[in-house]
Amino acid sequence: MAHAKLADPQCTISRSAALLGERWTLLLLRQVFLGTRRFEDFQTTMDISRSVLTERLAELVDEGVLRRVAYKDARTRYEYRLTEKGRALYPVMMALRDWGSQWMPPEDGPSFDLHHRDCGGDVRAKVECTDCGQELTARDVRVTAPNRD
Amino acid sequence: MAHAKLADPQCTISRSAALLGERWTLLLLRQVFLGTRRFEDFQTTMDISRSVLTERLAELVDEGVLRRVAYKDARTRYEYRLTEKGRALYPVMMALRDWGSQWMPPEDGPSFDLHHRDCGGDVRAKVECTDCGQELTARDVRVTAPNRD
DNA sequence: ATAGCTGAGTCTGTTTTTCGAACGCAAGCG
DNA sequence: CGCTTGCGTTCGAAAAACAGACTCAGCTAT
Repeated sequence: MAHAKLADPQCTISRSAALLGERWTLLLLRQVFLGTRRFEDFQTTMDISRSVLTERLAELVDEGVLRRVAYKDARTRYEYRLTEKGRALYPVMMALRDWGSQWMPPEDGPSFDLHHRDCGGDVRAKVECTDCGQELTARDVRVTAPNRD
Repeated sequence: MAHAKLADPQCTISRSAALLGERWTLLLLRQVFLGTRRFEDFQTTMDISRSVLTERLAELVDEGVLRRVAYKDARTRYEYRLTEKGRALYPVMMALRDWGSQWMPPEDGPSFDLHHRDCGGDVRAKVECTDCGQELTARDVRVTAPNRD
């Protein structure tokens, strides 16, 4: 990676943020979660330069977030799909979406809706306590030195 | 903003991702959530160049994520604090942390722990259905054209 | 009173990234 | 055989990030 110093190698948020906080990466992931898989489609829908797209896709494959899978359309080509690690980013994307729709809503309403397949309900990201189940804000949480057992 | 094309102005994820996906912005926010508030402290703990730090802070103030508050230490200076909009990013940060600690764990363990102040339990970000309360993954969710009522 | 310190920036010249647009290439198609 | 398609690579130009010196105003120790 170019800017080695970007991430405090000890901090989890920092390391993730350094990967996802590169220009285009979050946008790229949004597209993947919406179903885009092919180079050409990323390039045209996001209007990203081809060289940077190549680079970002390679980084994400490298990090194990995407994998390059062969498909056949006339001849064999490759497309990009989420790995399990990639799919695990779903809460991040949903949290981002919730925040955006509440705090920076687009003038003409959202460009798509999300619903629970089974019951049709709305989808929401939240932070909760695994013990008592209460929903938490930053103020309910204490930061401590790590407990090294 | 320099690269106007970065964000599809209709898509909520896209708009949020364009703001948070700028280099340093996520890292900066991590610091803020950990309690950093002053220019000098951001600069030394993150090792970011002063000019870019100035720019990013201004952007975040501009977007209403941070606010610039006077404080007195010998003479009047300013520090940066989260607004309500900024605090609302907590689920994003927690989702990021959860993902990072599961999928890109630092070799020597996390650099801090988080616990629910009241009961001491662990903190976790999740996606759920507001109707039935079920925890959801990408596969449980359907993307549809927006319902314009 | 004066020289030095501090915190929050600004300025400048250099290095990295990103950009747009053209080019490469290998199959399949008409 | 030349055209199209999909996935890249290459290249010079433009934008962003970089390190580090400089500014500025008021406080503080001499």
